[in-house]
Amino acid sequence: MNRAPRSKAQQRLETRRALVAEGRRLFARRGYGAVSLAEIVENAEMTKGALYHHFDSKADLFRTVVEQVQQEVADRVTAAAEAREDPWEQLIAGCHAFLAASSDPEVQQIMLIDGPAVLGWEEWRAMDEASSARHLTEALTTLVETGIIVRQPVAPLARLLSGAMNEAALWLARSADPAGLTDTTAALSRLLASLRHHDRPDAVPR
Amino acid sequence: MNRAPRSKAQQRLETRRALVAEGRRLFARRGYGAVSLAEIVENAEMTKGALYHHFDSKADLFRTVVEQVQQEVADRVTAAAEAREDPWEQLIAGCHAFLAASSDPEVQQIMLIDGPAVLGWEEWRAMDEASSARHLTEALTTLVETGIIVRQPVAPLARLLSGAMNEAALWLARSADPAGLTDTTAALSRLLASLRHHDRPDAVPR
DNA sequence: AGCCGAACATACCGACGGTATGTGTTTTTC
DNA sequence: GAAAAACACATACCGTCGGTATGTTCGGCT
Repeated sequence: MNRAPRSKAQQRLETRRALVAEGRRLFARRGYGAVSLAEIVENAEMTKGALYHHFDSKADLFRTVVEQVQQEVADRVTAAAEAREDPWEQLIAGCHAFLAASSDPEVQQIMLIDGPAVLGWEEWRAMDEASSARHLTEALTTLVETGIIVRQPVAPLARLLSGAMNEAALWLARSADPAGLTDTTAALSRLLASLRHHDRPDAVPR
Repeated sequence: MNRAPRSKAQQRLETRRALVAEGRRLFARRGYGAVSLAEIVENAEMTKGALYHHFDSKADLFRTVVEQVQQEVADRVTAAAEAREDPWEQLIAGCHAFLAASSDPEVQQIMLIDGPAVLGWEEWRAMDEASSARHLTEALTTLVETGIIVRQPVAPLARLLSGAMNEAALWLARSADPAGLTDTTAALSRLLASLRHHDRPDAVPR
C-alpha cells in the first residue's frame, strides 16, 4: 500500500521520537528496572535493531527521556519566573512552578527516583544543574547581589532548597491530604521568607 | 579438618550475616543494578540456594541492607540528640549528626540513591519514617508545642528539611570544596534558626 | 538408634541486554 | 542515470542474570 516516501532524515526523526515516547511512557509507569527493551520496541512498532541504531544502551535511551522531562520542567519554571518583574517574586513563582511541574507522577518516577540510580548521582546532578537547578542558583545570586537576601554562599543554599522541593513534590503526590499542598507551599514560603533581610533585623549587610 | 560444630540457629545467623555483609559491601561500591547475586554468594563463600533460603529475592536482600544502614544512621542521630538537654539543641545536634552520618558513600548509595528506585518511593519513605525521619518529626513537634518555633503543620516541614539534608549530604560528599561543609551547615542553621520566634518578631504565637 | 525437618547445595530455565550480520532504500557520485 | 556508497533499520543469535525445582547433608528430638 503506497506508503508516503520519507526522506532518511525525516524517518530517522520519527523513529527516534516513537522510541523515546514509548520509553518515557513505560519508564514512567513501571520504573526503569521493570521495563524491557522488547516491550518498548514492540509497542513502538519497531525492532531492537532500530533502538540500538539510535541509542548505545538501555540507559542511553533513558538518559534521553530524562533530558526531555527535565527540559519540560525547566521550561515551565522559566515561564513562571519570566512572568514576574521583581526578582523576589521570580524566585517564589519559580519555586511554585517547580513544585507544580514535579507533582506529575511521570516526572517523579523518571526525574527524581530512577534518574540518580540509573545514571549515577553525579551525572544526574550535572543534568539537573544544566536545566532547572541553574535557574534557582541564578535567582538566588541575583537576590544576594541586590541585597535582598542575606549575603552568603549560594551554592549550598541552592542545594538545600532543591532537595527540599524534590522531596516535597514526592511527598505531595502521595499525600491524600488536600491541605498538603497549601501547607507545604506555606512552609516553603516561610523558609524562603526567612532569607530576606527584614526577617532577621539583627543581620546587617556587608 | 575438625570444623567446630555449630547449632542450626547459630549457623543460620552466621550465613545471614555473611550474605548481608557482602551484599552491603557490593551494593555500596557499585550500585544495586551492577551487582549480581552470583558474585555476592561467591565472595560470601555461599551458594544461591543459601541466599534464596534466607531471602525472597535480590530486592529482599537489598531491603535488609537498607534497614541495617538506616538503623545505624538513626542510632547516631539519636545518640547525638540525647546528649543534649535543650530541645532546640537536640534538633540542631540531630541534624548535624544526620549530615555527618550521611556523608558516608556507603550510606548514600544504598539509602539515598538506590533505596527509592529499588524498593519504590513509598516503601522507602515508610522505612525512612520508621527510622531517622521520625526523630525529626518528633523534635519539631516538641518545639512547636513548647512554643519555641512558630506553630505550623510539622509534617510538611519535616519533609522539606529531610529532603534538604539528603540532597546536601550527597552534594557535600562530591564537593571538593573543603568549605562546603561549613557553608552548608551554616545555611542549614540559618534555615532552622528562621523557624524560631525571635527571628520573626512580627509573628505572634497562638 | 533413627527419623524428621531445617539449612543449605546443585542443576536448570526463561528472559533480558547487547551484538553481529543481513537487507532494503535513499542519497551521492561519476 | 546507473553504479555504489551510506544509511536506517531488521533478524538471528549469544552470554549472563534472577529465579526455581529438586537433591543432599546434618543437627535436634524422641
